[in-house]
Amino acid sequence: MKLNMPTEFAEASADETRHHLLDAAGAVFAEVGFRDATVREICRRAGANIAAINYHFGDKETLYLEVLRYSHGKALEKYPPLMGVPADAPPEKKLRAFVHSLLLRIFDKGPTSWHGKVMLREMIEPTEAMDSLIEERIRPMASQLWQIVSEIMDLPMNDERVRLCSFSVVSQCVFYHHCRPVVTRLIPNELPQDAASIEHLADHITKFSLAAMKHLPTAKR
Amino acid sequence: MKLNMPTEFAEASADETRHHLLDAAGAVFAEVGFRDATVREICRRAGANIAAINYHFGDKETLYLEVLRYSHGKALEKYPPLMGVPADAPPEKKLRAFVHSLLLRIFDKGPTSWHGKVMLREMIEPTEAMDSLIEERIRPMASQLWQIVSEIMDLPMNDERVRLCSFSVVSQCVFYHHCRPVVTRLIPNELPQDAASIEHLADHITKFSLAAMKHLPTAKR
DNA sequence: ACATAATTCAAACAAGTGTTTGACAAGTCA
DNA sequence: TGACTTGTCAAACACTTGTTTGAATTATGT
Repeated sequence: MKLNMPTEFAEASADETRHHLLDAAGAVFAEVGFRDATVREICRRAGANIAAINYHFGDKETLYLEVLRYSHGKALEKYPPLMGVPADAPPEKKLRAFVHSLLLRIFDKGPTSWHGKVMLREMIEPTEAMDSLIEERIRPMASQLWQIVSEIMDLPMNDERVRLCSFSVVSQCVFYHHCRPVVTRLIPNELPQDAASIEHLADHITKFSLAAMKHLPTAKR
Repeated sequence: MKLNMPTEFAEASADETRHHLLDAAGAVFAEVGFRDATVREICRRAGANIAAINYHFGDKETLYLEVLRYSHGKALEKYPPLMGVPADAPPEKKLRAFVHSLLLRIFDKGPTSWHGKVMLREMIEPTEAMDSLIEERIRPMASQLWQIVSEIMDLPMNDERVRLCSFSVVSQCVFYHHCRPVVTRLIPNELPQDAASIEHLADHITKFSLAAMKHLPTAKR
Protein backbone atom coordinates (compact mmCIF):
# COMPACT_ATOMS: atom_id res chain seq x y z
CA MET A 1 0.00 0.00 0.00
CA LYS A 2 0.96 3.67 0.28
CA LEU A 3 4.12 3.46 2.30
CA ASN A 4 6.27 5.92 0.40
CA MET A 5 5.41 9.55 0.15
CA PRO A 6 4.58 10.27 -3.49
CA THR A 7 6.07 13.27 -5.19
CA GLU A 8 4.09 16.39 -5.84
CA PHE A 9 3.34 15.26 -9.35
CA ALA A 10 2.17 11.79 -8.45
CA GLU A 11 0.16 13.19 -5.56
CA ALA A 12 -1.50 15.70 -7.82
CA SER A 13 -2.37 13.00 -10.30
CA ALA A 14 -3.77 10.66 -7.66
CA ASP A 15 -5.76 13.38 -5.97
CA GLU A 16 -7.05 14.42 -9.34
CA THR A 17 -8.81 11.14 -10.11
CA ARG A 18 -9.87 10.95 -6.49
CA HIS A 19 -11.44 14.36 -6.80
CA HIS A 20 -13.05 13.48 -10.10
CA LEU A 21 -14.55 10.43 -8.46
CA LEU A 22 -15.93 12.53 -5.61
CA ASP A 23 -17.51 14.99 -8.01
CA ALA A 24 -18.96 12.33 -10.28
CA ALA A 25 -20.21 10.30 -7.33
CA GLY A 26 -21.87 13.34 -5.80
CA ALA A 27 -23.73 14.00 -9.03
CA VAL A 28 -24.77 10.40 -9.57
CA PHE A 29 -25.79 9.82 -5.96
CA ALA A 30 -27.85 12.99 -6.04
CA GLU A 31 -29.56 11.93 -9.25
CA VAL A 32 -30.47 8.31 -8.56
CA GLY A 33 -29.62 7.66 -4.93
CA PHE A 34 -27.09 5.38 -3.38
CA ARG A 35 -28.66 2.09 -4.36
CA ASP A 36 -29.31 2.87 -8.00
CA ALA A 37 -25.97 4.54 -8.49
CA THR A 38 -23.55 2.15 -10.14
CA VAL A 39 -19.80 2.30 -9.79
CA ARG A 40 -19.59 1.85 -13.53
CA GLU A 41 -21.53 5.04 -14.18
CA ILE A 42 -19.56 7.00 -11.59
CA CYS A 43 -16.25 5.85 -13.00
CA ARG A 44 -17.43 6.54 -16.54
CA ARG A 45 -18.25 10.15 -15.68
CA ALA A 46 -15.02 10.53 -13.76
CA GLY A 47 -13.11 9.18 -16.72
CA ALA A 48 -11.65 6.53 -14.46
CA ASN A 49 -11.39 2.79 -14.51
CA ILE A 50 -13.98 0.55 -12.91
CA ALA A 51 -11.53 -0.49 -10.23
CA ALA A 52 -10.73 3.11 -9.31
CA ILE A 53 -13.36 3.36 -6.58
CA ASN A 54 -12.21 0.24 -4.83
CA TYR A 55 -8.63 1.33 -5.15
CA HIS A 56 -9.11 4.86 -3.83
CA PHE A 57 -11.93 4.40 -1.33
CA GLY A 58 -12.06 0.71 -0.53
CA ASP A 59 -15.68 0.23 -1.46
CA LYS A 60 -18.76 2.00 -2.70
CA GLU A 61 -20.12 2.78 0.75
CA THR A 62 -16.93 4.47 1.92
CA LEU A 63 -17.06 6.59 -1.18
CA TYR A 64 -20.60 7.55 -0.21
CA LEU A 65 -19.49 8.68 3.24
CA GLU A 66 -16.57 10.60 1.79
CA VAL A 67 -18.89 12.45 -0.56
CA LEU A 68 -21.07 13.32 2.39
CA ARG A 69 -18.16 14.65 4.38
CA TYR A 70 -17.20 16.71 1.37
CA SER A 71 -20.55 18.47 1.00
CA HIS A 72 -21.47 18.50 4.67
CA GLY A 73 -19.93 21.70 5.91
CA LYS A 74 -20.64 23.85 2.91
CA ALA A 75 -24.34 24.55 3.40
CA LEU A 76 -24.29 26.58 6.60
CA GLU A 77 -21.05 28.22 5.56
CA LYS A 78 -22.69 29.45 2.36
CA TYR A 79 -25.99 30.56 3.92
CA PRO A 80 -25.67 31.45 7.62
CA PRO A 81 -29.01 31.40 9.48
CA LEU A 82 -29.44 35.15 9.96
CA MET A 83 -27.58 36.34 6.87
CA GLY A 84 -25.95 39.34 8.47
CA VAL A 85 -29.02 40.79 10.10
CA PRO A 86 -27.82 42.77 13.15
CA ALA A 87 -28.58 41.39 16.61
CA ASP A 88 -30.68 44.41 17.58
CA ALA A 89 -32.90 44.21 14.51
CA PRO A 90 -36.64 43.75 15.10
CA PRO A 91 -37.64 40.08 15.45
CA GLU A 92 -39.79 40.29 12.32
CA LYS A 93 -36.70 41.08 10.26
CA LYS A 94 -34.84 38.20 11.90
CA LEU A 95 -37.67 35.81 11.15
CA ARG A 96 -37.68 36.85 7.54
CA ALA A 97 -33.89 36.30 7.35
CA PHE A 98 -34.17 32.94 9.07
CA VAL A 99 -36.82 31.74 6.64
CA HIS A 100 -35.01 33.11 3.63
CA SER A 101 -31.68 31.51 4.47
CA LEU A 102 -33.38 28.19 5.16
CA LEU A 103 -35.09 28.32 1.78
CA LEU A 104 -31.84 29.29 0.07
CA ARG A 105 -30.15 26.26 1.57
CA ILE A 106 -33.03 24.06 0.46
CA PHE A 107 -33.21 25.29 -3.10
CA ASP A 108 -29.49 25.67 -3.59
CA LYS A 109 -28.12 23.73 -6.51
CA GLY A 110 -24.88 21.84 -6.56
CA PRO A 111 -23.08 19.83 -3.91
CA THR A 112 -24.70 21.84 -1.12
CA SER A 113 -28.14 20.49 -1.89
CA TRP A 114 -26.80 17.01 -1.48
CA HIS A 115 -26.78 17.32 2.25
CA GLY A 116 -30.53 17.74 2.28
CA LYS A 117 -31.14 14.43 0.59
CA VAL A 118 -28.97 12.67 3.06
CA MET A 119 -30.87 14.28 5.92
CA LEU A 120 -34.06 12.94 4.36
CA ARG A 121 -32.57 9.47 4.42
CA GLU A 122 -31.69 9.97 8.04
CA MET A 123 -35.37 10.65 8.72
CA ILE A 124 -36.23 7.17 7.55
CA GLU A 125 -33.31 5.34 9.08
CA PRO A 126 -31.52 7.53 11.60
CA THR A 127 -27.88 6.60 12.13
CA GLU A 128 -25.52 7.58 14.93
CA ALA A 129 -24.59 10.62 12.89
CA MET A 130 -28.06 12.00 13.54
CA ASP A 131 -27.60 12.57 17.27
CA SER A 132 -24.43 14.61 16.95
CA LEU A 133 -25.90 16.46 14.00
CA ILE A 134 -28.91 17.47 16.08
CA GLU A 135 -26.83 18.80 18.94
CA GLU A 136 -24.16 20.49 16.83
CA ARG A 137 -26.19 22.04 14.06
CA ILE A 138 -29.93 21.79 14.53
CA ARG A 139 -30.40 22.65 18.19
CA PRO A 140 -28.50 25.93 17.93
CA MET A 141 -30.69 26.95 15.01
CA ALA A 142 -33.81 25.85 16.88
CA SER A 143 -32.83 27.96 19.88
CA GLN A 144 -32.27 30.91 17.60
CA LEU A 145 -35.75 30.51 16.15
CA TRP A 146 -37.38 30.03 19.55
CA GLN A 147 -35.76 33.26 20.65
CA ILE A 148 -37.15 35.12 17.66
CA VAL A 149 -40.63 33.65 18.01
CA SER A 150 -40.80 34.29 21.73
CA GLU A 151 -39.99 37.95 21.07
CA ILE A 152 -42.65 38.20 18.41
CA MET A 153 -45.33 36.53 20.50
CA ASP A 154 -44.20 38.13 23.74
CA LEU A 155 -44.08 34.76 25.47
CA PRO A 156 -41.32 32.97 27.40
CA MET A 157 -39.01 30.82 25.29
CA ASN A 158 -40.04 27.58 26.98
CA ASP A 159 -43.75 28.16 26.35
CA GLU A 160 -45.37 25.35 24.43
CA ARG A 161 -46.95 27.81 21.99
CA VAL A 162 -43.52 29.13 21.06
CA ARG A 163 -42.36 25.64 20.17
CA LEU A 164 -45.49 24.85 18.21
CA CYS A 165 -45.34 28.07 16.23
CA SER A 166 -41.63 27.62 15.56
CA PHE A 167 -42.34 24.21 14.15
CA SER A 168 -45.08 25.72 12.04
CA VAL A 169 -42.58 28.15 10.57
CA VAL A 170 -39.89 25.58 9.84
CA SER A 171 -42.39 23.09 8.48
CA GLN A 172 -43.49 25.46 5.73
CA CYS A 173 -39.89 25.76 4.58
CA VAL A 174 -38.84 22.13 4.65
CA PHE A 175 -42.12 21.13 3.03
CA TYR A 176 -40.86 22.27 -0.34
CA HIS A 177 -37.82 20.14 0.15
CA HIS A 178 -39.40 17.00 1.59
CA CYS A 179 -42.39 17.00 -0.75
CA ARG A 180 -40.70 18.29 -3.86
CA PRO A 181 -41.72 15.28 -6.00
CA VAL A 182 -45.34 15.80 -5.06
CA VAL A 183 -45.36 19.56 -5.48
CA THR A 184 -43.71 19.48 -8.89
CA ARG A 185 -46.20 16.92 -10.15
CA LEU A 186 -49.19 18.58 -8.56
CA ILE A 187 -48.41 22.04 -9.86
CA PRO A 188 -45.65 22.22 -12.46
CA ASN A 189 -43.43 25.29 -12.19
CA GLU A 190 -44.63 25.95 -8.67
CA LEU A 191 -41.21 25.41 -7.14
CA PRO A 192 -38.94 28.45 -7.15
CA GLN A 193 -36.38 28.46 -9.93
CA ASP A 194 -34.57 31.72 -9.32
CA ALA A 195 -33.61 34.05 -6.50
CA ALA A 196 -36.66 36.24 -7.05
CA SER A 197 -39.18 33.43 -6.66
CA ILE A 198 -37.37 32.18 -3.59
CA GLU A 199 -37.78 35.63 -2.10
CA HIS A 200 -41.43 35.53 -3.08
CA LEU A 201 -41.87 32.27 -1.21
CA ALA A 202 -39.94 33.59 1.77
CA ASP A 203 -42.31 36.55 1.77
CA HIS A 204 -45.36 34.33 1.87
CA ILE A 205 -44.08 32.10 4.66
CA THR A 206 -42.95 35.06 6.74
CA LYS A 207 -46.19 37.02 6.32
CA PHE A 208 -48.32 33.91 6.83
CA SER A 209 -46.50 33.05 10.02
CA LEU A 210 -46.41 36.61 11.36
CA ALA A 211 -50.12 37.03 10.76
CA ALA A 212 -50.76 33.74 12.53
CA MET A 213 -48.55 34.45 15.53
CA LYS A 214 -49.86 37.96 16.07
CA HIS A 215 -53.52 37.03 15.78
CA LEU A 216 -53.48 33.60 17.39
CA PRO A 217 -56.37 33.58 19.91
CA THR A 218 -54.16 32.14 22.64
CA ALA A 219 -51.11 34.23 21.85
CA LYS A 220 -51.76 36.66 24.66
CA ARG A 221 -53.85 35.99 27.68
CA MET B 1 -55.04 -17.33 -17.54
CA LYS B 2 -58.22 -16.59 -15.64
CA LEU B 3 -60.89 -17.40 -18.19
CA ASN B 4 -63.34 -19.21 -15.97
CA MET B 5 -64.93 -17.60 -13.02
CA PRO B 6 -63.52 -19.36 -9.97
CA THR B 7 -65.84 -20.46 -7.22
CA GLU B 8 -66.08 -18.67 -3.98
CA PHE B 9 -63.59 -21.02 -2.35
CA ALA B 10 -60.95 -20.87 -5.03
CA GLU B 11 -61.39 -17.14 -5.26
CA ALA B 12 -60.97 -16.88 -1.54
CA SER B 13 -57.81 -18.95 -1.74
CA ALA B 14 -56.36 -16.96 -4.62
CA ASP B 15 -57.25 -13.67 -3.02
CA GLU B 16 -55.79 -14.95 0.19
CA THR B 17 -52.26 -15.32 -1.15
CA ARG B 18 -52.73 -12.10 -3.07
CA HIS B 19 -53.65 -10.40 0.17
CA HIS B 20 -50.77 -12.00 2.02
CA LEU B 21 -48.44 -10.72 -0.66
CA LEU B 22 -49.80 -7.19 -0.34
CA ASP B 23 -49.37 -7.26 3.43
CA ALA B 24 -45.88 -8.71 3.33
CA ALA B 25 -44.84 -6.36 0.54
CA GLY B 26 -46.17 -3.36 2.44
CA ALA B 27 -44.07 -4.28 5.43
CA VAL B 28 -40.92 -4.98 3.46
CA PHE B 29 -41.23 -1.91 1.25
CA ALA B 30 -41.74 0.23 4.33
CA GLU B 31 -38.69 -1.28 5.97
CA VAL B 32 -36.11 -1.19 3.20
CA GLY B 33 -37.67 0.64 0.26
CA PHE B 34 -38.57 -0.53 -3.20
CA ARG B 35 -35.10 -1.10 -4.56
CA ASP B 36 -33.74 -3.03 -1.59
CA ALA B 37 -36.87 -5.09 -1.16
CA THR B 38 -36.46 -8.51 -2.74
CA VAL B 39 -39.29 -10.59 -4.10
CA ARG B 40 -37.78 -13.54 -2.28
CA GLU B 41 -38.14 -11.89 1.10
CA ILE B 42 -41.67 -10.74 0.36
CA CYS B 43 -42.75 -14.20 -0.77
CA ARG B 44 -41.03 -15.79 2.20
CA ARG B 45 -43.01 -13.62 4.63
CA ALA B 46 -46.20 -14.20 2.67
CA GLY B 47 -45.61 -17.93 2.77
CA ALA B 48 -45.86 -17.97 -1.00
CA ASN B 49 -43.72 -19.24 -3.82
CA ILE B 50 -41.12 -17.08 -5.50
CA ALA B 51 -43.17 -16.98 -8.67
CA ALA B 52 -46.30 -15.79 -6.84
CA ILE B 53 -45.61 -12.10 -7.37
CA ASN B 54 -45.16 -12.45 -11.10
CA TYR B 55 -48.22 -14.64 -11.32
CA HIS B 56 -50.53 -12.39 -9.33
CA PHE B 57 -49.18 -8.95 -10.17
CA GLY B 58 -47.13 -9.34 -13.32
CA ASP B 59 -43.95 -7.86 -11.92
CA LYS B 60 -42.44 -6.30 -8.84
CA GLU B 61 -43.21 -2.75 -9.85
CA THR B 62 -46.91 -3.41 -10.35
CA LEU B 63 -46.98 -5.01 -6.93
CA TYR B 64 -45.42 -1.87 -5.51
CA LEU B 65 -48.05 0.30 -7.15
CA GLU B 66 -50.78 -1.96 -5.85
CA VAL B 67 -49.36 -1.74 -2.34
CA LEU B 68 -49.39 2.04 -2.50
CA ARG B 69 -52.98 2.07 -3.69
CA TYR B 70 -53.98 -0.56 -1.17
CA SER B 71 -52.44 1.13 1.85
CA HIS B 72 -53.55 4.62 0.93
CA GLY B 73 -57.06 3.36 0.28
CA LYS B 74 -57.15 1.72 3.68
CA ALA B 75 -55.89 4.87 5.35
CA LEU B 76 -58.47 7.05 3.59
CA GLU B 77 -61.17 4.56 4.43
CA LYS B 78 -60.20 4.63 8.08
CA TYR B 79 -59.82 8.39 8.28
CA PRO B 80 -61.80 10.10 5.49
CA PRO B 81 -60.58 13.63 4.73
CA LEU B 82 -63.62 15.41 6.12
CA MET B 83 -64.57 12.85 8.76
CA GLY B 84 -68.31 13.14 8.34
CA VAL B 85 -68.48 16.92 8.40
CA PRO B 86 -71.57 17.89 6.36
CA ALA B 87 -71.05 19.56 3.00
CA ASP B 88 -72.79 22.74 4.10
CA ALA B 89 -70.69 23.14 7.20
CA PRO B 90 -68.63 26.32 7.53
CA PRO B 91 -65.20 26.07 5.85
CA GLU B 92 -63.47 26.53 9.20
CA LYS B 93 -65.03 23.30 10.44
CA LYS B 94 -63.99 21.54 7.26
CA LEU B 95 -60.43 22.78 7.60
CA ARG B 96 -60.28 21.52 11.13
CA ALA B 97 -61.59 18.10 10.00
CA PHE B 98 -59.13 17.99 7.10
CA VAL B 99 -56.17 18.72 9.36
CA HIS B 100 -57.34 16.31 12.03
CA SER B 101 -57.85 13.40 9.66
CA LEU B 102 -54.47 14.01 8.03
CA LEU B 103 -52.80 13.96 11.44
CA LEU B 104 -54.68 10.81 12.39
CA ARG B 105 -53.44 9.12 9.25
CA ILE B 106 -49.90 10.26 9.96
CA PHE B 107 -49.82 9.13 13.58
CA ASP B 108 -51.80 5.95 13.04
CA LYS B 109 -50.02 2.79 14.08
CA GLY B 110 -50.13 -0.52 12.28
CA PRO B 111 -50.39 -1.44 8.61
CA THR B 112 -51.86 1.94 7.74
CA SER B 113 -48.59 3.62 8.64
CA TRP B 114 -46.82 1.71 5.84
CA HIS B 115 -48.21 4.17 3.41
CA GLY B 116 -46.53 7.06 5.11
CA LYS B 117 -43.16 5.38 5.21
CA VAL B 118 -43.37 4.25 1.61
CA MET B 119 -44.45 7.72 0.54
CA LEU B 120 -41.53 9.21 2.44
CA ARG B 121 -39.21 6.94 0.46
CA GLU B 122 -40.90 8.06 -2.72
CA MET B 123 -39.90 11.61 -1.85
CA ILE B 124 -36.24 10.64 -1.94
CA GLU B 125 -36.34 8.42 -4.97
CA PRO B 126 -39.64 8.76 -6.80
CA THR B 127 -40.67 5.77 -8.90
CA GLU B 128 -43.14 5.64 -11.76
CA ALA B 129 -45.78 4.67 -9.20
CA MET B 130 -45.69 8.23 -7.94
CA ASP B 131 -47.33 9.74 -11.01
CA SER B 132 -50.47 7.64 -10.96
CA LEU B 133 -50.72 7.95 -7.20
CA ILE B 134 -50.66 11.72 -7.47
CA GLU B 135 -53.47 11.80 -9.97
CA GLU B 136 -55.62 9.14 -8.34
CA ARG B 137 -55.23 9.94 -4.67
CA ILE B 138 -53.44 13.16 -3.93
CA ARG B 139 -54.87 15.56 -6.48
CA PRO B 140 -58.47 14.95 -5.35
CA MET B 141 -57.48 15.72 -1.77
CA ALA B 142 -55.58 18.79 -2.89
CA SER B 143 -58.64 20.05 -4.76
CA GLN B 144 -60.71 19.52 -1.66
CA LEU B 145 -58.32 21.61 0.39
CA TRP B 146 -58.08 24.34 -2.23
CA GLN B 147 -61.85 24.55 -2.19
CA ILE B 148 -61.91 24.96 1.58
CA VAL B 149 -59.13 27.53 1.62
CA SER B 150 -60.63 29.55 -1.21
CA GLU B 151 -63.88 29.78 0.75
CA ILE B 152 -62.07 30.88 3.88
CA MET B 153 -59.99 33.49 2.11
CA ASP B 154 -62.76 34.52 -0.25
CA LEU B 155 -60.49 34.10 -3.25
CA PRO B 156 -60.86 32.08 -6.47
CA MET B 157 -59.58 28.52 -6.29
CA ASN B 158 -56.84 29.06 -8.85
CA ASP B 159 -55.40 32.07 -7.02
CA GLU B 160 -51.74 31.65 -6.17
CA ARG B 161 -52.37 32.68 -2.57
CA VAL B 162 -54.83 29.83 -2.16
CA ARG B 163 -52.23 27.32 -3.28
CA LEU B 164 -49.53 28.80 -1.08
CA CYS B 165 -51.75 28.85 1.98
CA SER B 166 -52.93 25.31 1.30
CA PHE B 167 -49.35 24.15 1.19
CA SER B 168 -48.72 26.00 4.42
CA VAL B 169 -51.53 24.03 6.05
CA VAL B 170 -50.46 20.64 4.78
CA SER B 171 -46.82 21.30 5.52
CA GLN B 172 -47.49 21.77 9.22
CA CYS B 173 -49.12 18.34 9.33
CA VAL B 174 -46.62 16.31 7.37
CA PHE B 175 -43.77 17.99 9.21
CA TYR B 176 -44.35 15.81 12.24
CA HIS B 177 -44.16 12.79 10.00
CA HIS B 178 -41.17 13.73 7.87
CA CYS B 179 -39.11 15.17 10.70
CA ARG B 180 -40.09 12.79 13.45
CA PRO B 181 -36.50 11.76 14.26
CA VAL B 182 -35.49 15.38 14.63
CA VAL B 183 -38.51 16.43 16.68
CA THR B 184 -38.21 13.53 19.11
CA ARG B 185 -34.54 14.26 19.71
CA LEU B 186 -34.99 18.00 19.90
CA ILE B 187 -37.88 17.86 22.34
CA PRO B 188 -38.58 14.46 23.87
CA ASN B 189 -42.27 13.68 24.36
CA GLU B 190 -43.28 16.45 22.01
CA LEU B 191 -44.88 14.10 19.50
CA PRO B 192 -48.50 13.17 20.19
CA GLN B 193 -48.96 9.78 21.78
CA ASP B 194 -52.73 9.60 22.22
CA ALA B 195 -55.91 10.83 20.60
CA ALA B 196 -56.13 13.81 22.93
CA SER B 197 -52.69 15.18 22.05
CA ILE B 198 -53.39 14.66 18.36
CA GLU B 199 -56.49 16.81 18.79
CA HIS B 200 -54.39 19.35 20.61
CA LEU B 201 -51.99 19.52 17.70
CA ALA B 202 -54.85 19.69 15.21
CA ASP B 203 -56.18 22.63 17.21
CA HIS B 204 -52.92 24.49 17.01
CA ILE B 205 -52.44 23.93 13.28
CA THR B 206 -56.03 24.91 12.51
CA LYS B 207 -55.99 28.04 14.65
CA PHE B 208 -52.55 29.04 13.43
CA SER B 209 -53.60 28.66 9.81
CA LEU B 210 -56.97 30.34 10.23
CA ALA B 211 -55.39 33.31 11.98
CA ALA B 212 -52.86 33.56 9.18
CA MET B 213 -55.34 33.28 6.33
CA LYS B 214 -57.78 35.75 7.80
CA HIS B 215 -55.18 38.38 8.66
CA LEU B 216 -52.80 37.95 5.76
CA PRO B 217 -52.14 41.47 4.43
CA THR B 218 -52.82 40.42 0.86
CA ALA B 219 -55.74 38.16 1.62
CA LYS B 220 -58.35 40.71 0.63
CA ARG B 221 -57.87 43.69 -1.56
C1' DA C 1 -65.91 -38.57 -13.97
C1' DC C 2 -63.63 -35.95 -17.07
C1' DA C 3 -61.64 -32.09 -19.50
C1' DT C 4 -60.30 -27.62 -18.56
C1' DA C 5 -58.73 -23.78 -16.14
C1' DA C 6 -56.42 -21.80 -12.12
C1' DT C 7 -52.80 -21.96 -8.93
C1' DT C 8 -48.52 -23.51 -6.81
C1' DC C 9 -43.94 -25.02 -6.90
C1' DA C 10 -38.83 -25.98 -7.58
C1' DA C 11 -35.51 -25.11 -10.70
C1' DA C 12 -33.25 -22.61 -13.95
C1' DC C 13 -32.34 -18.34 -16.56
C1' DA C 14 -30.49 -13.89 -18.07
C1' DA C 15 -28.90 -9.68 -16.66
C1' DG C 16 -26.71 -6.62 -13.63
C1' DT C 17 -24.17 -5.74 -9.42
C1' DG C 18 -19.76 -4.66 -6.52
C1' DT C 19 -15.46 -6.47 -6.13
C1' DT C 20 -11.05 -8.81 -7.17
C1' DT C 21 -7.29 -10.14 -9.95
C1' DG C 22 -2.98 -9.88 -12.33
C1' DA C 23 -0.55 -7.67 -15.76
C1' DC C 24 1.45 -3.34 -17.17
C1' DA C 25 3.19 1.49 -17.16
C1' DA C 26 5.15 5.17 -14.51
C1' DG C 27 7.38 7.26 -10.82
C1' DT C 28 10.55 7.02 -6.46
C1' DC C 29 14.55 6.35 -3.94
C1' DA C 30 18.62 3.53 -2.70
C1' DT D 1 20.54 1.32 -12.81
C1' DG D 2 17.40 -1.73 -10.26
C1' DA D 3 14.36 -3.01 -6.61
C1' DC D 4 10.09 -1.12 -5.07
C1' DT D 5 5.80 1.44 -4.79
C1' DT D 6 1.83 3.70 -6.92
C1' DG D 7 -1.71 4.04 -10.15
C1' DT D 8 -4.39 2.32 -14.17
C1' DC D 9 -6.60 -0.97 -16.93
C1' DA D 10 -9.34 -4.90 -19.02
C1' DA D 11 -11.03 -9.06 -17.81
C1' DA D 12 -13.09 -12.10 -14.95
C1' DC D 13 -15.27 -13.43 -10.57
C1' DA D 14 -18.85 -14.30 -7.21
C1' DC D 15 -23.14 -13.10 -6.08
C1' DT D 16 -27.88 -11.31 -6.14
C1' DT D 17 -31.56 -9.74 -8.65
C1' DG D 18 -36.36 -10.23 -11.08
C1' DT D 19 -38.31 -13.21 -14.13
C1' DT D 20 -39.56 -17.41 -16.73
C1' DT D 21 -40.43 -22.17 -17.40
C1' DG D 22 -42.82 -26.47 -17.32
C1' DA D 23 -44.51 -29.85 -14.54
C1' DA D 24 -47.44 -30.98 -10.51
C1' DT D 25 -51.51 -29.87 -7.91
C1' DT D 26 -56.00 -28.21 -7.04
C1' DA D 27 -60.49 -26.46 -8.22
C1' DT D 28 -64.40 -25.86 -11.62
C1' DG D 29 -68.19 -26.73 -14.84
C1' DT D 30 -70.75 -30.02 -17.49
